[in-house]
Amino acid sequence: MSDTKTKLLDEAQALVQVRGFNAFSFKDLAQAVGIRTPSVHYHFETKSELGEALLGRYIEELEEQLQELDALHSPKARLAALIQSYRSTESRGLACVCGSLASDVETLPESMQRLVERYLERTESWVATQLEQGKRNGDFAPRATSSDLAELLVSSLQGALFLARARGKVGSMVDSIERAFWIQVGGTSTN
Amino acid sequence: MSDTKTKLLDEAQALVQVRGFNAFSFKDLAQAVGIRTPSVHYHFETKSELGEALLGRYIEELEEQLQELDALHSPKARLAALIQSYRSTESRGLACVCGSLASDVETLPESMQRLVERYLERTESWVATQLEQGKRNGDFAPRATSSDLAELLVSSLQGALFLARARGKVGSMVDSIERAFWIQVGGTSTN
DNA sequence: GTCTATATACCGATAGAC
DNA sequence: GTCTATCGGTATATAGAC
Repeated sequence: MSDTKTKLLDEAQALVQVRGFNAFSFKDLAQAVGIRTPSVHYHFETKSELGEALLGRYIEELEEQLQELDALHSPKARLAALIQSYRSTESRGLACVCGSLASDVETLPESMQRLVERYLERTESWVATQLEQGKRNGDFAPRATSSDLAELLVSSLQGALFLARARGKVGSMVDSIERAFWIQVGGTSTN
Repeated sequence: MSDTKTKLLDEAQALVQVRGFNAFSFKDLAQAVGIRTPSVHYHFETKSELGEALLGRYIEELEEQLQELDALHSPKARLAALIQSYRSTESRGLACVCGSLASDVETLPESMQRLVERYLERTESWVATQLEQGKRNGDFAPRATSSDLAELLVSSLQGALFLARARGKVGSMVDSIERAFWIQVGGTSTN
């Protein structure tokens, strides 16, 4: 992939995470990269195509991240590392790409909707898997189902990322959620 | 307030809850109400003014709702009723107005940003108050702080509303969150 | 690959008739 | 209060020179 194309995806991603898909233009993007507006169309014919490429890469990165996390030694360590990545996003004042796109979902082309859904499903099912493993090996002693807990964690993390910005509380909301979550999970995880 | 003005606010609110503030136009709004685009400007000079009026009314409705909930007999009943209102929003395939606006917050006029923040603060502090009352009177036996739990509940409800639409799971996410939440709260609330 | 110039459509907003 | 007509600006996208 050409250098310019990569820079366009990087800048487009940042714009999505700050302003949302409908609130940035090819002009914004071109200025950020240092080229003229029509030159963007050489790399991505339409805005939909740009969005699809952006999501394709974002999902690839998720898969790579989950593969790295799977190498950690315990379900608790794996979940903690995932939460840490949301904390990092929060501290930079950004939303998750797919959280941001989820709020605009009705206005997105169907191809992008499918990718957003895939990302969210993948994340939540991975979380549920970790919870199940922790329950089986005795690390966790949750009273709620793994499915309910996974939904609670993912919803609250996604919600926290944009509520934090709207409330000027960037840097503390993921902390609150993580504290409450470990208590909820129970077992030795609480140590 | 004139009938047309009320209808404009109603339709604008629905559009915000489905598409977001930046993704609907005065043309969309005028068509929904059955007037021409420039006639909207007679009622609201600018789109910002429309947004402020919308939020003003939405906050008023929140205050009325919380006043009604405060009349219920227990913290648990009050929180359950609040959660029920989010379930109702979810079932209609809508996001919370302020959840939707929170995701576009960087693009909103500052006057609107302040109102969104006020709404979210008010909701969360009300939730925290209920949790504190329940803890004091023995209904709840939470292991997390009321502040952390309030943040978890509000973030997860707001997150769930738009994740539900993006994932085609409208009608079950608030249920999951509520089940996990009552367990987390502990005490007799779990009965 | 990037440019200038342009097409077409839509945006929020205004003027002025009725 | 609502209309038609229109302004200036911006959106995505295309054509064609370099």
